[in-house]
Amino acid sequence: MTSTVSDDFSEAKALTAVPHRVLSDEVADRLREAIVTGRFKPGQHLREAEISAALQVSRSPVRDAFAQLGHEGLVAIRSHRGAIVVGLTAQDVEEVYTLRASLESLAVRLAIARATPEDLSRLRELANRMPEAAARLSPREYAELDVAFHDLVYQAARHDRLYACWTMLRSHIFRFLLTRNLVNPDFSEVGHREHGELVETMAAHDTERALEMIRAHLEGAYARLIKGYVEPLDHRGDTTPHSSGTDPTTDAPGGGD
Amino acid sequence: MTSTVSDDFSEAKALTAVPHRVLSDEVADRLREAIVTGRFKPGQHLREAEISAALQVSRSPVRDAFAQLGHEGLVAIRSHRGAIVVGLTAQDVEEVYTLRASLESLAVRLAIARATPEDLSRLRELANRMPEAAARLSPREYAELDVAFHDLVYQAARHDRLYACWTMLRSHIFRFLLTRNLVNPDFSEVGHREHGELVETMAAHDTERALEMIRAHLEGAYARLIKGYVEPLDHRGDTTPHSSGTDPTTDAPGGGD
DNA sequence: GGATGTCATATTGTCGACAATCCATCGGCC
DNA sequence: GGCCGATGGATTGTCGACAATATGACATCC
Repeated sequence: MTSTVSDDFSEAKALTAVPHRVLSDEVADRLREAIVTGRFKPGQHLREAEISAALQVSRSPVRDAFAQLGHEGLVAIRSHRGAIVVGLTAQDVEEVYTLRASLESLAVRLAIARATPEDLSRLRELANRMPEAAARLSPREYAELDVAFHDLVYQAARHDRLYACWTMLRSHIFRFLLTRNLVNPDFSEVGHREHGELVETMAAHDTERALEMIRAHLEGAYARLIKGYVEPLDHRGDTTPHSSGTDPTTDAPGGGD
Repeated sequence: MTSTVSDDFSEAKALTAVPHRVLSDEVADRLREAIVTGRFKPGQHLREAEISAALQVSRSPVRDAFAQLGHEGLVAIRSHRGAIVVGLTAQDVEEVYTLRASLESLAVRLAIARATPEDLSRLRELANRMPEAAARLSPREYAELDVAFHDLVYQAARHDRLYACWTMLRSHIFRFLLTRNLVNPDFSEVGHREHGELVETMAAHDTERALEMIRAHLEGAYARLIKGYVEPLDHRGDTTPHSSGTDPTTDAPGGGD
């Protein structure tokens, strides 16, 4: 049954499964990197043939990669019209952060109940490495540590569907952080201090306080993000076609009913 | 926002975009139908060649359909090992409902602020049609109306990413409702009454009360679901590989939240 | 001059074949 | 007899070619 594996490998529990990477995953990584770093600009049309020629692979993995990115919300896929890099409008930022506030509250609540000592020590380690990254003035590393910390909180919640929702937000958060840190690299902020405090509050099983902390943390991050935020690209207002029009099936994943 | 388009087509706003359906959408519909109605059992391995032969299409649209269903959480896709119909374990039900409670609270809050009169009237219509379906003793129609009502609440929230999260839950909810209604068709419940009351509370902009109502509504639905719930298939519990990793000593989520 | 119908082009959707990978079975070895 | 490595069959991942569709330009008509 299910317990047969865990019985025999109880001491190997710390091991994490090696991800089976296929070509489409690799392609998705390259594309994601190009989008979050801004090499692919919002509104840009990604052509399957172009990408497949540049990466020297067939169109199939490129197509699958587009589906993954569409799923993460980095590109909008419309039937017979391909993938378009989505924008960074103020509404997008607001959507991401309002949703994130809801999701991460649940994540913190669950993580307090379910996090293992290993989870907590890894969270502490990530929180401790942020000041180093700040000292090195590395916006990239700083953003990666920030996202990795929150990712671990979601993982500690042991809730696969919640984690899947977070996956749809994570790339956006990373893009926001990277964009902001590159434009205005203010590393002297309180972000990483709040991380450390949050871990200890979670470790102390103080749910009420932890929820208030994560709420304040995200609100602060949101405020820092929109402060002095200029639309990176507003000369074409149709970059977010789903904003005004009643078009609930932008990427048409559900389709149903 | 982007009101440029709506200026010229103000009278055409009532029109809804025609969905561009391709083969993979059709295939996904057939497969989804087979899964939610139980014709495809949990744990069953869906082979691309088999499906493509049965539906007389190529493997490509079947493959895309698998990706869609995997995205919705109806099947688990593992690299080089194909798609497996996911289970209906008690933990799955708990995951869906804890996440749903978070998402739908946000949806109701936003919908109160953003719902148009047309949204509200459509919600009223759906709520009113549920007693008719109950009178007809149609479990299928009853479940469809239930899901359609909540779907409209999410649409009224005007939050694309929130709606995308709901998409990952919707098929599960429908499957739960259908399974339960077919096994125990208790139509004399309070579900549809609560729908009507929720609409009016939302129309009155009473956010606090509406949030409490949706919380109670979902909690009641969850309780009705797990009451007398028998695991339809628990001889292979490895359908959720992430779950059994830790001890289930503290599987109660936030306690009495 | 503006709107409408037609057509060419570019791009995506679908197909069948080949290659890579996984799983089960079998055989050899200690 | 049980454990380990090799082999075969089945299944998915990738590829290149063809078909279907949306888009934009052009010509035509009012």
